[in-house]
Amino acid sequence: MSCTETLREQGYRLTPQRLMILSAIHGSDHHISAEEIYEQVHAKYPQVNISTVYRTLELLKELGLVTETDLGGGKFRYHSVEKGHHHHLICRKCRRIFELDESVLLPLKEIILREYGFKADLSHLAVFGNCVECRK
Amino acid sequence: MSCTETLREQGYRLTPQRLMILSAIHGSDHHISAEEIYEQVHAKYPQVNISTVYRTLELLKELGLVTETDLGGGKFRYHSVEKGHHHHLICRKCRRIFELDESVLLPLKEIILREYGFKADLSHLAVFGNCVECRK
DNA sequence: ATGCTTATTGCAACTAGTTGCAATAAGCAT
DNA sequence: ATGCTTATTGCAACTAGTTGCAATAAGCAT
Repeated sequence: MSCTETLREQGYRLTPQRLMILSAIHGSDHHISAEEIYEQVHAKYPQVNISTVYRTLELLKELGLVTETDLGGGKFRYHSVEKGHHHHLICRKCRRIFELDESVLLPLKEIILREYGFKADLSHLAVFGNCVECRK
Repeated sequence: MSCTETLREQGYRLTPQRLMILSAIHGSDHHISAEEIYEQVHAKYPQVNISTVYRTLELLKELGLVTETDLGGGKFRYHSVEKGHHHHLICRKCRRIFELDESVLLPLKEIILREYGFKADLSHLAVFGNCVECRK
């Protein structure tokens, strides 16, 4: 099911703002920031406000269509869930980012569910620490 | 080794501001916010600026003396590392917070170290999701 | 105890993100 | 196609946190 279908199905309105924000996120091949989304949308439709971008991102997060990740650098980055789950290891020293395989987290998710009855949402985890190089 | 000893050993100066911020963190039995620390310090020493609080917190984080956690609610909360490691499961619906045992995360840490050579800093993890009650 | 170096501070101006509210427009019923 | 309801938007004012820079003071050498 596409994002627009999910929105409509849940009773949310398909405004041009929302459609443009969605297409900015889907069109981006990297993790896009709210500011970058705003610039793209604003270029086509100048009166759109940044608060609409933030509100839409919050809605998309709630519906599980988009993930928000703190990759460092002072702003959150957003990513379409459709494009697949992945996680990040972020080195505090050199700031480099490594991808972490999904499979590594599945056992943890299961333990938390079994022992706490808690359905953990680890859809886009960012783990800070020190990488091989910087530990030498 | 105490926090003040660590600071001095690393060549940082022991200013009254830093000592008061440390004592506010140590004196707190819960996870204290920057604003709460500021209020306590400001009460005794009114010209202290909030930016000094943030800068000191950043330093203490870097030295591994204090952990910063996003427990929801729009502000970070701070906690002395000395008081022991623990983690949180935060329900997105009811906002309740459950403590997660350290042991659950150790296998994950080991896998990340073995497979990626990455020393993950999972000293104070916050995992969002849905709790038993809210999943019914 | 005094002077000197330089880390640290307070200040002011900034950035990312949030919120209340009146105006607008999506999308349903007719 | 038109009107109506109410979710959504834009705006302005806000909050949490950050940054550059000149003034200050910690703590070392004398």
